[in-house]
Amino acid sequence: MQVAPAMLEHQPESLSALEVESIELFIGFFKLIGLQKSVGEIYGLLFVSSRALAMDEIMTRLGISLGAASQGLKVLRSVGAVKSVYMPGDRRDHYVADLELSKFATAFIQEELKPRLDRALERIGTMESLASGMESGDRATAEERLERLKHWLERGESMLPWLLKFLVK
Amino acid sequence: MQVAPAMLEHQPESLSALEVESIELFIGFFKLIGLQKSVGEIYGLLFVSSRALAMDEIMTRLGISLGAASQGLKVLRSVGAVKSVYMPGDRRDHYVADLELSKFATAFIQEELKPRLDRALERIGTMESLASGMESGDRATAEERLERLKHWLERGESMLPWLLKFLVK
DNA sequence: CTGACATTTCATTTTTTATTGAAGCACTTG
DNA sequence: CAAGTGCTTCAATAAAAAATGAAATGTCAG
Repeated sequence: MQVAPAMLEHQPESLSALEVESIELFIGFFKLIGLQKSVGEIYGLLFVSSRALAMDEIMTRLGISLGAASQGLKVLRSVGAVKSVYMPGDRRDHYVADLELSKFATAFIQEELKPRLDRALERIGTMESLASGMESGDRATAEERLERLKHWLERGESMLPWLLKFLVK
Repeated sequence: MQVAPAMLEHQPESLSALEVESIELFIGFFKLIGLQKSVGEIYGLLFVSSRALAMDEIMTRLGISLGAASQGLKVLRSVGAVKSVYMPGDRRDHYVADLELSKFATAFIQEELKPRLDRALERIGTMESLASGMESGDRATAEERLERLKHWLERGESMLPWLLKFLVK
């Protein structure tokens, strides 16, 4: 009895228990900072790999598509989570995980959190103008609340540099 | 020429510019901590409202469904972002925004971040066992990386109490 | 107890987001 | 320079998440 070829096509080697754990760990971790499943999968696989892997190996081991692998690696490169290493005699790029975990957190804070806080503070400016044209009862309520929100956001913003320093150190 | 009744059915009153800004602000903010759009909408509306609103008012003003309003308020109550106030002579519950903004951050840290870190540290334990049964080259690589990851996660975990204190104060 | 109203729940539908894979580009090599 | 290989892009598709609204449940007033 033969195994149907289709069953082997995309997963000729299955993943080890260690790899599965690593992948699941990073899927969860990355989802938290807004990165998709396939990105976590790729990093998880590379994290426990003792050698650099080419894109097509990543694709085949994980059973994901060419596009997902390419885009996932693009994202990982862009946040510095992965780097490519030169392999003599092989035209393919080979990737290794960058172990500086703090990079993800840093990228998240600088590219997600900070811009959002800035945008929110901008909006509060707009809202303060809008509130100033309201009738006195509603105006007082709005102004008090906006003031509060502003203080809190500014406090959050002031914490970011400290947080970054803590994470990077 | 008549305006089709269907067009008015769900938005008899439109939102003020202030309300729109507030709603957009909180949609963005809440999405960051994993809460859906309708939850942000409701909180945004309540945040700039000078009086308590009943669920059907929220529904109508925002043009969202009964189910979304009910579930959104449930989420907001569960994180303490909203509380209901008693309105004499009205059977409906009326809601006001809780202005203690730190509550959301606290809920997020304690209900999302902390459990995830704990789960990740558990997984590392599993992975360490798995690695110990590998051949020496791969084992050394895996063990070094796991150690690193563990340190980083423990460091993150150790920061949480400080972060909570900072946010709540 | 009954009817009316308020709210919750949840199967269905809609919307949003992620994935796929084929087309095309860029490089390399013979 | 032609054929092959590796990679990227993106329109189409699939999967996941959120919203809808009707039915079930709960609650109150008379």
